[in-house]
Amino acid sequence: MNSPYHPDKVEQRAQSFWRESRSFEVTEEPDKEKFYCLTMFPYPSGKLHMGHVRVFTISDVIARYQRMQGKHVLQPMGWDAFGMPAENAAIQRGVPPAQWTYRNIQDMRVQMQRLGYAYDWTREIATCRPEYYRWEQWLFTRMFRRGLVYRKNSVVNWDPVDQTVLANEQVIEGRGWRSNALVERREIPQWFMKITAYADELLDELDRMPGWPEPVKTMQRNWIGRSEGLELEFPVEGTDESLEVFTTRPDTLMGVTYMAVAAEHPLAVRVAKHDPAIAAFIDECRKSDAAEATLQTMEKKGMPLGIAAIHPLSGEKVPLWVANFVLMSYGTGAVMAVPGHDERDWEFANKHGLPIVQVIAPEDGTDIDIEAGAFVEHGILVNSGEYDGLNFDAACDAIARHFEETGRGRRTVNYRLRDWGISRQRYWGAPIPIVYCEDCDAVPVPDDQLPVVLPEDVEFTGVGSPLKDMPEFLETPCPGCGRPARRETDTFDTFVESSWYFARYACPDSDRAMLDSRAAYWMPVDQYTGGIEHAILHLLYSRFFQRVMRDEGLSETSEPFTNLLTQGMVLKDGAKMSKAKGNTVDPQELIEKYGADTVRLFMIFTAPPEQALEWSDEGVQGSFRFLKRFWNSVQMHAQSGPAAPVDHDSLGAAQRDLRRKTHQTIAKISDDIGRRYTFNTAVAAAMELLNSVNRFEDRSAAGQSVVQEALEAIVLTLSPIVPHICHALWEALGHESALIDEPWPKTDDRALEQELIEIVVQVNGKLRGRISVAADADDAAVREAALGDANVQRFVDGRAIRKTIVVPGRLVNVVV
RNA sequence: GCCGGGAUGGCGGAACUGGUAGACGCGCCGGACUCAAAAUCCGGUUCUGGCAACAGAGUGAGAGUUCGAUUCUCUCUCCCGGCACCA
Repeated sequence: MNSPYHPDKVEQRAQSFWRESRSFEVTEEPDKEKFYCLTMFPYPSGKLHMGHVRVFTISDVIARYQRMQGKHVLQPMGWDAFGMPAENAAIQRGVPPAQWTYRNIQDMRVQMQRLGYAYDWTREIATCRPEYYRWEQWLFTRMFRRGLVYRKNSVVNWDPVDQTVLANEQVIEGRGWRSNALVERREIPQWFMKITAYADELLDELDRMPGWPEPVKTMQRNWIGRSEGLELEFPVEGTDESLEVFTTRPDTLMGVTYMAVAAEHPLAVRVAKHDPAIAAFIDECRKSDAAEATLQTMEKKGMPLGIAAIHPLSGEKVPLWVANFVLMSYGTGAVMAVPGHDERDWEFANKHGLPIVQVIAPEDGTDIDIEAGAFVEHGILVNSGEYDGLNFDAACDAIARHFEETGRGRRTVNYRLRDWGISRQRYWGAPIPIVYCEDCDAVPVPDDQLPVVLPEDVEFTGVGSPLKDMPEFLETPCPGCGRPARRETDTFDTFVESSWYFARYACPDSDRAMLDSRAAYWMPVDQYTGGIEHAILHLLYSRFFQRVMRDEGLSETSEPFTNLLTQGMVLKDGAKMSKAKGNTVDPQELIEKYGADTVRLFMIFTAPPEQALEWSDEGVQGSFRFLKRFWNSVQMHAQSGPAAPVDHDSLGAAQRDLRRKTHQTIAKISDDIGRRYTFNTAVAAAMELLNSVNRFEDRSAAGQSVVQEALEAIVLTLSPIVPHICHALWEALGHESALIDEPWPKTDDRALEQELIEIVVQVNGKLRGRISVAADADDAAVREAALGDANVQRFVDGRAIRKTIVVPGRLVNVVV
């Protein structure tokens, strides 16, 4: 009697089995080869979305595959639980952020469990719990001692109406999202972590990370942006001050015709005091948000400051401008402008009638018209006095030597990478463990007073941090001198929590240390999977934190993630699925209708993991149909009772063909999952094999044996992707032991042997025929067979054969 | 603006190392089953011409390298991601 496919029953049974046998709970076993498989943990937004389902499924496939390879697999799950959405929910619905967050975690955990992921739930982490953030507060105080954190002024988006700091996301076309007021840039004191101290190491190590995708490494290299150049001083006319600038093109120095400083630069601020026009311009420059994309796409504006710098080589006066495209936070807040050889400088000079001078000529001696556009390539120096005739390297060297000798400049290395500002003027985050004392200044909270616990029972209005109105939080004796002092009310950037959680999964219950010896067993993460949108920030911060933990003696690992898989977005109608865009599809409905396996299969089959996946409702039904067909085929086969093991030597031709297909499929799926990470083609191969089985009508005992072998291969190889149905079908195929502990199937070389192969014949690169030849035929025999083909002869037709290319086992190309 | 990625039938995708373009699936068309429909099963399906055999065209656009290019090089267009306070 065939039972129809009921996914909910099948899935509940499999999940109860895994739960009762604690299949996915692991402890350290030093004699076993470990495999740490990790997914970027989710923000508990309320419900799972398709992006979650995709990344979790991809990771689960890898975890289950590695388990079948005999590895001791850890796959944990947790919650990146601090962040803005909880505050927004609090404002909109009056629920305290903590309550909202914990409820979301509960809901999402239930949804995840319904999807059957192989997680060790005993290691679950939520970053908003004091037991967790206690240790990042602790690490922060260590970094404070080592000089790796410091305080300085830096720019935020200021909403002048709501009197609050806005995230870049909360600025819509230059206006506050709620007040609609024009956003201003404002400088406030904030805490920074010295990621630049690790810039060289973070950069150099990228060359030794073969398990990371090349594009991600390139993006990180460019983000760090190491550049060698010259730092030099331009004296300011009529003062004893000088303006420091950095350039990667010292060879163009004689082409400097003006200089520009940022609106926040002290020199500009000073001029503004007695020049209302400049003051107005600076005010104007501040009316913008702080995002780099905004600043770089803004119309380039500037005003002359009416003072000049002295060119350090020529002694000539160079006018000083204040400009909106120079950033105070990057470099020295001042730049030298060479309009002849820099496109941005050229456009600005052209617009404001500033002189454009050619000082570099093309090496091949061609003439260029510097008035028509900047010449930005390297070349030979001209109009540069004693440096004329030198090439790029020689000129840079000679000019650098001149500055080093005069002491007015030095060769230096500059980074695009800036230190990490970790202060947030928000409530729902981990408190920065600092106490401000009038006498002792900023004092880190001592170990025995950690954690600084964030009060969870608050009324959150959205106007400022509620911590500022809580004397019981604010007021505390100074840890240094004991006199009354006040706590820092800013909280950590939520990227801080996500920069070390991967190590904490190894020892989530450790209350004596941030990490213990268990971390040494599990770290580094063998396979990390997450969105490509995290290619720079999260991954770079994590690499930085891992090194800080290493240097603190907590770990011997430098690189946290050995292999990285960046999965593409889930798109609908060409746009990323997101709540903000309102184009989400709820996974829950689909799971209820078709089951977890169908949703998992669809996610895996529809696109390769790294590519964007375009959502389609119809595709889900196709996945469901396949599972039904799979189910029915196994049930039908199992009806006729147990099949004997295959006896290869006694098989007929058709039986051998199916058996060959089985073993080709095992080989292909092993390669697709284990090496190529193209899980979609693995599914396609399994579908092909099932199609072959369904067309195979041989009911003899030997036929049944071959079918049994084929169906077992499909069950085993698809089990990482659709584990529930495979759990049930393995039983149906007559096995008493559970599928979850089965090893990955092996190919039988004898089954793969083939006597005749098909060769494609081309004439002048165009397909003209197919021939069947012996698998071991030599080139001459293949060539002869190719020329004997009737259609090939028609196209050769007596013309002279210029050459014949034979690609063994593939094709013959006859060139006439 | 800068950095990274992408573009292949009506649709999602496949073609792994330069060697049969379109595997597998969706959709559509035709057929079987059915009183009928759904479900299921079988067959067809890049476009153009042809009853067919077959021929011509074809992988965002344009050029180049090669016996041979979806694959390599150059130029361009459009789309996606990131740009340091969304996570």
